[in-house]
Amino acid sequence: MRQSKNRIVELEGILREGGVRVTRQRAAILKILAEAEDHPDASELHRRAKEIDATVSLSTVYRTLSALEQQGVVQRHAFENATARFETADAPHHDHLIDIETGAVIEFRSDKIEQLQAEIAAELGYDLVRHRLELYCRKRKE
Amino acid sequence: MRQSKNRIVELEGILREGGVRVTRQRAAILKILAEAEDHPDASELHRRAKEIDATVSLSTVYRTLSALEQQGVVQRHAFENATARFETADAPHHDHLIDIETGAVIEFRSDKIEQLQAEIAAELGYDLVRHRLELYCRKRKE
DNA sequence: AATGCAAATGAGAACCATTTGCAACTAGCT
DNA sequence: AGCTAGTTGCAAATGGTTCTCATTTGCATT
Ligand SMILES: [Mn+2]
Ligand SMILES: [Mn+2]
Ligand SMILES: [Zn+2]
Ligand SMILES: [Zn+2]
Repeated sequence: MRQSKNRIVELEGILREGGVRVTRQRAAILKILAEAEDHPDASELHRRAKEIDATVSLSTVYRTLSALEQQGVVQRHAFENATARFETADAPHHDHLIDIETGAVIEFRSDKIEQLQAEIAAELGYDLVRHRLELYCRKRKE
Repeated sequence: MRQSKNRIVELEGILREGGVRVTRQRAAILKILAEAEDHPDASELHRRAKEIDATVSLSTVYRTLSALEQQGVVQRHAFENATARFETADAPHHDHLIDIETGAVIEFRSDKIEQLQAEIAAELGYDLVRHRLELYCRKRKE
């Protein structure tokens, strides 16, 4: 996928601009993140990154994820009693539906809900900075 | 407050029916929970419960909270990077706005949002079982 | 190409909220 | 009062994540 390759180069640029060095390990982690279509946790990212560069340690995965999160390149999710999961922050904002039977994570977006949230915050005298919306569901029967 | 007293007796009844013994320690924790107007965490509940019964241990606070949660009497919240917070589940459903500067927790309810969530789940082929909606906000300036 | 140095790394220890094992206790029933 | 399964306090374990530190490495500069 040359799309993904460009994206990786772009991400590396963002890091360099932020004064963050692009090491072998970070390159591996970035590639894995850019290619991921799911919401892997740290140890799954570690497992995948090791296939590219066997020296990547779990510590570095965590450290890199934190760095990327601060750069705004990666987003961290803490779903109900589960380890933290990550995804690149390039897609437009969306929220998540979690299948409580399979653990599958489905993305969705509702402009109406987004707007309502801002309105509610405003009514209470607040500015909405960020929010967390997760739907825990069961697949409809029949 | 005799209201609160009745509520406590009621809660104890629910427990007994569920085959859960109402011990000295649990009575203390229940009373604290029933009186709480905020969203305390386990160690804060422990601190308060000890004023009623100094023998209450933190383990028992945790064990009791888990039991109460399973009985549906207590609700657990895991707000952004913070310890778990608890509240009795007697009030009608509501969601929370968290002041990211002070940590204050404000309750709100929007029937529109509640309905939209169910609709979104349905569109995706799911039944909404429960959800989590948290607004992280900053007090409006001026 | 060699140098210098701050940033980054791997390994393992530390952290810390929460859970658990166990021996001593006790609520609730006869 | 006595029985017994549920409950307790304590201490130790757990497990995801962060931190420490000696060593390595990226990269700007000669
Ligand atoms: Mn997503
Ligand atoms: Mn509440
Ligand atoms: Zn959203
Ligand atoms: Zn709600």
